Amino acid sequence: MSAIRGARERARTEVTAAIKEEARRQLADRGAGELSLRAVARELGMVSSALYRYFPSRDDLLTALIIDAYDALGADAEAALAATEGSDPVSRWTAVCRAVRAWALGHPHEYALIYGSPVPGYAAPQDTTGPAARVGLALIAVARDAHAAGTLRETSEEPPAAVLADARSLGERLDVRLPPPVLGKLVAAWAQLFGLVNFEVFGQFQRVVEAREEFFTRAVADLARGIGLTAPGPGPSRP
Amino acid sequence: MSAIRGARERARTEVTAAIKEEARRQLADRGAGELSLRAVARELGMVSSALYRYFPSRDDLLTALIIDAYDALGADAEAALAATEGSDPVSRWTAVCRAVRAWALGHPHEYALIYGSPVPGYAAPQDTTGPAARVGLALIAVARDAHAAGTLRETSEEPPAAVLADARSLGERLDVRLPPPVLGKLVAAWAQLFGLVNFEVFGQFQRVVEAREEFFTRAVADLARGIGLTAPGPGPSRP
DNA sequence: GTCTATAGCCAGATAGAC
DNA sequence: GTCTATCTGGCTATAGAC
Repeated sequence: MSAIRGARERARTEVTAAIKEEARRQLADRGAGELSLRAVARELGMVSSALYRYFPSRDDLLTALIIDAYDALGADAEAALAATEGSDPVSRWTAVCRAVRAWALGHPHEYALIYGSPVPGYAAPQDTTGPAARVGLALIAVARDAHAAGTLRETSEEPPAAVLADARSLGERLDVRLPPPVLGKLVAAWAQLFGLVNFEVFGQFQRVVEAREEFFTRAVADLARGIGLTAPGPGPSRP
Repeated sequence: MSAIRGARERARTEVTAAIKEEARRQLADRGAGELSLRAVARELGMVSSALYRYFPSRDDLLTALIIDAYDALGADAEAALAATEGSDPVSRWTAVCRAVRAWALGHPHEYALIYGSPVPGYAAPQDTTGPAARVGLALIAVARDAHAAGTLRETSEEPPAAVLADARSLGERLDVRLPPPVLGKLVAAWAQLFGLVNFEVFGQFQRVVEAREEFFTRAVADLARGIGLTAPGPGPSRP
């Protein structure tokens, strides 16, 4: 009997995966707002009502796709972080950023789902916040490790008090021991990273930037230096 | 007869404006992908087929909205530029950026239309590129004026050759005389600015950044300094 | 879990009268 | 320019048989 249940559960997860896969495929053609259960069912050779056994509504399917996207992106970012353990902070930062960019370019529609315009009429449930934080946490980890290793240059200028307070509270909430001014800069760099990725994925760089990989790598390395991460190599950044 | 034609044309532009206005209102509820001519007509007390006298298709209406949005945002950015003529470059840069942010926060759905995910199945026609460039040109103007006034600090590090080539070609195309390394940094800062605005408008800063205005102002001032713009005031940024 | 059938909607676009 | 009417398609979601 447990063997039967095992088989049933296996079948269920397989169909669930197939539905999500087809739905992801359709994101490309239609966009998140027009994601249609019927169309997914049609393509899968099922009838639309059968899908409701797997996802109680269209929004639930959308939520599953969003969580999957955040998790896939987060996993790649974390892999880049782990793969560069021991390297200098700027290289690690750049590696994480490049992983984000690579995933975004490889999955533009899923990327749009999580970092593009919010889907109208769809409110993200609480379940998405955990996966959504993974990239940010990977970036923070770079700075945290650098701080622990003493390769983090402290910034001379203090941010405004309100910004400092936000950074302090964020640091406490995440239990990360970093100077609040650094954490503040990190949050800004996090948003700016996605500005670069957005513009490339969404086509704003057309006829403006052609050497996109080099451009991006350079830009995020500058971001890293702005935070206070330091790189060894041919001469310090401030002679 | 010319009076009649004048009246007719006036009526036509008035109806056209009413259609666009209602369409903008609906962007908020439905999103760009779901913008519906029928719904617009219904709300205006017209019948759907009547709209086709004003916009030959749904996509044409969308194009008009996109151009209007780029123009409205661009006009605000240019106004900020003009209002700060003579001020120091960092203040001017910050003013233009703040104008962008203010417009985006005031018109989130129109903002999403132009800087969010591309509308699926919609290809932006060539007409949008001119208006789309206005914000970027305003930012460039800040640096150009600073360069002319000698308040632009040249960067010490050269970008990679390919990035330099892009910057050079962009500078020629826009006929702007700025050191290519600066222009390269400017393009990156342009994208990064919209990363900050995106995260705020699209809700990514929820539970992360509360003092948003101070945070933003600080971040874009840092961007300006990264480009080489200098501000007078209490101590230089590099003592 | 899957099926048929159905309810109750919505859309873009066109034809032709007035 | 606006109307009615129509074509041709789409959709979410549920009920109830098997």
